[in-house]
Order: sequence, then structure tokens, then C-alpha cells
Amino acid sequence: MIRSDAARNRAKVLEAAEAVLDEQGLSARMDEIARRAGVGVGTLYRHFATKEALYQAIVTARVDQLLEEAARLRAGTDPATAFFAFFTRIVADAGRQKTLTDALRVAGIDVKAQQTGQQAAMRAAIDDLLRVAQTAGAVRADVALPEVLALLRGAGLAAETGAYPVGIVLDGLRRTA
Amino acid sequence: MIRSDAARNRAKVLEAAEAVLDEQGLSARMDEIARRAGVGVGTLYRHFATKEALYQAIVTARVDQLLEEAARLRAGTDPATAFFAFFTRIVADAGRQKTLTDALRVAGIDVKAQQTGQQAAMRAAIDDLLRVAQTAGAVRADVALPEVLALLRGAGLAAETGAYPVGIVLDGLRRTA
DNA sequence: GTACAATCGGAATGGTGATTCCGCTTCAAC
DNA sequence: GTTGAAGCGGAATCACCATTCCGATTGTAC
Repeated sequence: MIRSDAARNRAKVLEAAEAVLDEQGLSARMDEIARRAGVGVGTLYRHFATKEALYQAIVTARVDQLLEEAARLRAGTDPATAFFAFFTRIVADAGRQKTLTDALRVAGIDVKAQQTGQQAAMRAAIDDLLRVAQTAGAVRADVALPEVLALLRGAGLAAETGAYPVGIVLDGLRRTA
Repeated sequence: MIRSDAARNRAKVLEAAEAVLDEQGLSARMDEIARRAGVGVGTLYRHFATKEALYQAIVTARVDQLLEEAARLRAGTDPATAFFAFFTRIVADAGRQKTLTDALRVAGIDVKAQQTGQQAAMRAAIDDLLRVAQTAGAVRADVALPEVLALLRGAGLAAETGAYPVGIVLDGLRRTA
């Protein structure tokens, strides 16, 4: 059986880590996270073997949320606009959560060889939304996944520091009259 | 009088630093720069008090180059395209020189309060090119300097990791028909 | 209530890399 | 050619953090 205090601490750690990492990005210090969670660093390490692992846990969860959102949009929204909504959603979130920008890396060129297949899933979801939008005539035909990923990466990174005019980029992606 | 060897070493250090910093960004190590310059770290520190100072020296020079380029474009090119050319030039360079991305920060929201007035000059130059292009009807009227800076920042950051489709962003900036 | 394994907390450790120090070397003025 | 100051190299220092360790504590089973 899992000790109740252990479960409680794990939750506190995750919550604190999300807050701190969103604010400061990967450069946040482990002590700070532990302090904010109200536990010792030892406890923190009992639950997550390394900083990287803790980070990974959070990012993975976030990407999953995005994947769900993509599915939801795909199913329930006008195919011509689902793509734009998803793009916008990602950028908006990136402005609030530093971890998300790195989450994008999971979908992008990815620095350290990833694993989960999450990367593939994310790419597939975006690619799918893109194609449908193109078929519907809402997005110009001369762009493909790589371009969209690059635009997303840039928008996400920039949004991290301040407001980003997604609308302009989306206009650039719209079918040229 | 400045000792000849000192002058020579200063130049070697600057050259090596440009190369290394462009390749690896601010995380490059001081030893590496010294090694590449063929001098000891002590020498490196005799010429530049801190890593930050060395970096600053390079970035400042680069921004100056950009300012000249802006002036050149402003004077000698069709006002309707000078803006696009400048934007493109910056993004292209950012893909090659990691220091440039940070140079953009000088023109942007700037993390650690800057000084030189270089920031102001850069902003003014971009603002000027923008306005002229707008007057010429080449750029949509509903964008202003902040939006352009944000787009530049994003494009620069993304270009650092891979190809970036500037064209799409520029299309988004064009006058909407 | 007791026992013991799982958890805790947080001081100590270890690694990385910037910056300092200082005895040695080289330049250039005389 | 001599000499003092400026410059040099690179080993030693310092600071910063992630991660480890271990004696003290707490939860759960009996």
C-alpha cells in the first residue's frame, strides 16, 4: 500500500514544480521547488529521480492535454477553423507556461532523442488538422508540416517573453486570394 | 602605447569568441574560447572583464552592422521592399549566428536593462522602415512596432534551430487585399 | 501499543565552469 | 643591452546547483 503521506507529498511536489517551472523554465532550482512544496529536497528526489524526470512528467501530461484538445477540435469544429484554433491555443498557453515551449520541442526537432511516440502523435495531429484545413481551402496549399512546426516554435518562444501577434502569422497561412 | 602583442591577442580573442559564441551561444565555455584563440584564460580576462562583457562587445558590433544595413536599405531601395529585405536579413543571420538572436533582445523587450541607446536606435530604424513601407501601401496598416518586434524575435529564435519560413510571416504582414 | 519498513529533511558531496592570482615572459623606451 | 611595466599562461579558487546519504520520523499492519 502507498503511504498516505507519500501520496500527498507527491502531489504537493508536482503542483509546486508546475508553478515554478512555468514561471522560471528549466533553470529553476530544485531547492526552490522543494521549498515551495513544503518538503525537503530528499523527498523530492524520492518521487522523481532527477530534475529531468520531474520536468518530463509535467511536459508529458501537458502534451497529452494538447492531444486531447486536438482530437476535440478535429471532431467538433468546422475543419476550416480547427487548425487555426489549435495553433492559437498552443501559442496562448506558451505565454503562460514555460514548460509548454519545451513541450513543443517534443513535437518539433527535439533536442535529445525522445521516446514516447508522443512526438509522433503530436506531429500526426497537427499534420491532420493542417491537411483538413487545406482541403477545406482555408490554408494555402504550399505549406506542409515542417513549416507549420517552425512557425509554432517561433511563436511559442516569442510568446514566452511577451505578447505575440498570432493573427498575423495565421493570415500568412490563409489561402492567398 | 599599446603593446603589439596585446593588440594581436585582443583581435585573436574577439575572432575566436565570435566563432564559438555563434556556434554555441552564451553557454559556450571561456576555456574553449581561449583555447581556440590560442591564449590562456588569463589573457582573455585581461581584455574582457567578464564573459558578459565579451559577449556584449560582439553583440554591440553586430547591431551596429544591422543599423548600417538598415540605413543603406532605407536610402537605396524601393521603400516598399526595404522593410521586407531587412526583416529577412535579420532572420537569415540569426540562423547562422547565435549571438544575433540575443542581439535582437537589444531591440526587443530586453531582459536586463540595456544602456547604449543602441536599443533605441534599432527600434527607431525598424519603426522607420515599417512606416515608410506602410505609407507605400506594402504593409498592412494595423500593425505597429511592437508586433513587428515580436514577430522578429520569434522568427530569430526559431531560425536558430532550423529553417524558418519567413515568407509566410511576411505574407501575413503584407497589405491585405 | 509495538515493530519495522517506507518516508522524511536537509546537511554534505561532487561536478561544472567562471574568475582570480601570481610567478614568468616580452615589449619598447632609453 | 638593460630595465620596468604591461601582458601572459594556466593552476588554484569560488560559487552555484543537482544529487546523494543517513539519522530521525511517521504510517500501517498486527
